[in-house]
Amino acid sequence: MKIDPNSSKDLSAQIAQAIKEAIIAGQLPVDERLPSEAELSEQFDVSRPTVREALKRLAAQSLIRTQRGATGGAFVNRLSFEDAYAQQITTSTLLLSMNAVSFETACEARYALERACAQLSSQRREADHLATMRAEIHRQSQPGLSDEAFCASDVAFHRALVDGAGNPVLSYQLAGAVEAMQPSMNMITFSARSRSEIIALHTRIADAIEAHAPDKADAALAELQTYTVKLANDVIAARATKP
Amino acid sequence: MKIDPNSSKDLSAQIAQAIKEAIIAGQLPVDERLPSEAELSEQFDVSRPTVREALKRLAAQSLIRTQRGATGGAFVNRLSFEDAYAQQITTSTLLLSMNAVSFETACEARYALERACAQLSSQRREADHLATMRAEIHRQSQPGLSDEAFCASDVAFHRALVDGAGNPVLSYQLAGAVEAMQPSMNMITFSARSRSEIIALHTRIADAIEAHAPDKADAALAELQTYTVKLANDVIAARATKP
DNA sequence: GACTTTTAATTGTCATACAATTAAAAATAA
DNA sequence: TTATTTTTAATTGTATGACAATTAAAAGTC
Repeated sequence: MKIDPNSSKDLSAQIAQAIKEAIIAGQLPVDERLPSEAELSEQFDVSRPTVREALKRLAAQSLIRTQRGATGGAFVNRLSFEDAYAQQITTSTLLLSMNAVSFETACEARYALERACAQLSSQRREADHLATMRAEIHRQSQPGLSDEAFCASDVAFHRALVDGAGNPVLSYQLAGAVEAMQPSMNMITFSARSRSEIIALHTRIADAIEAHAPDKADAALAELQTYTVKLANDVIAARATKP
Repeated sequence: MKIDPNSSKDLSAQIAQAIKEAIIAGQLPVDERLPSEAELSEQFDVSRPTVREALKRLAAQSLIRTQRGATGGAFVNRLSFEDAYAQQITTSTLLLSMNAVSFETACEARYALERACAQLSSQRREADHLATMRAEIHRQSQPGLSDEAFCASDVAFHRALVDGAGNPVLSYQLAGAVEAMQPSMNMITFSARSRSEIIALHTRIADAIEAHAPDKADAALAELQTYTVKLANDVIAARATKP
């Protein structure tokens, strides 16, 4: 691992890049301890603060974890699905909010992915996924529920649907798409009328999944997508006329 | 924005978190300049190196960019789709390699997403996506092509298919799934026999997209998935018997 | 042998200094 | 005046050295 002191990039960025590549290439296996900060500064011929900046860059990406104390140090971190979810969610959230992605586009992506999952989910879903979906539907029909809680329950419902596919890679991919839309969804006020409509569709989806009927699940999801976009457009239209 | 000096977490992690939340909440708009490092260290009552470690954490996530000089500083970065791709790819790659995700699981996720895209792509595809797909098919049938180049062309083909859906959010999501599988795909040796089989399927896909026939595209993709998994299993079986 | 204390290694934080970069301001020349 | 050059000031990048906090192992003690 070498760095170029005359490069235009920061030394800490170069060092982080070098270590990152070593991790990706598998040269540094999971739980391997990196040399101490003092040793790294000697190896790369830079100061300790520079090394530390590099390590913090890696820590920010969950590539390493650090521990203090005698046997401490920086260790290659096993990237967990949980860590990956979190990163995926912030990245997707910022992507949507900073790039003027329309609600419709985000919604289309989300439901395209979700319909792909529903196929698998109707084959494989297990009792607990179905139970979660039913429980969330029940929660959604409680009268006093706030809009935020309704949205959160909505996310949980769709999460169970996706997890039912039994493919962690799909779950991870979709977590971003679903949760990144939360801010937009929270802007929608869900009237009693719209809630009952959504609950009806959720019930149809759960029924279809339970009956191992992918086509019915697909149709219900398509309707839900159309309905969600319509609700959002109504909100946008209402704001435009009376700001 | 406040931090807790008695928290178990590093000061730099807390500061990074606080700024990150402000960015996500939209309190710090794109291209806004953060206070200088000296000012931040006063505000948070920490030293400059600590502030710098926090800023490097944010830079590693493409949340800010820094500039030297008189009018320099740290600026809130507009997270581009390109930056997001890159993050998505490394995260997905590490997720697969570090968590013993089977080739089959990864492949299933990839094709589930890709088939979802193909639906949209067959409705919307424009001339240039189709042209790219045809060009890559042509490249793949060149005799002297190395396995790496064949794989790269394969990625380009699927990329065009996905981009044909005209939904940047989908393209971003899938970039990870497709490119993260590159390392696994590169382990497969593509015989002349398997290449021609793949090329035939690619041609069927391109034809279906051109003819606006989502069902045919879906069927061809399903076959391609089955065939890819079979190829991979053959490689694994061959390694097991003769290591 | 079990418990306590000491020690050494390591990361976390701080203070300070200087180098490198850059845009604006000031000075100079045409 | 205008164009060019020089100076200046602000800012990030890097280095050095020091000390605090943490932790496991080693040494000591009962």
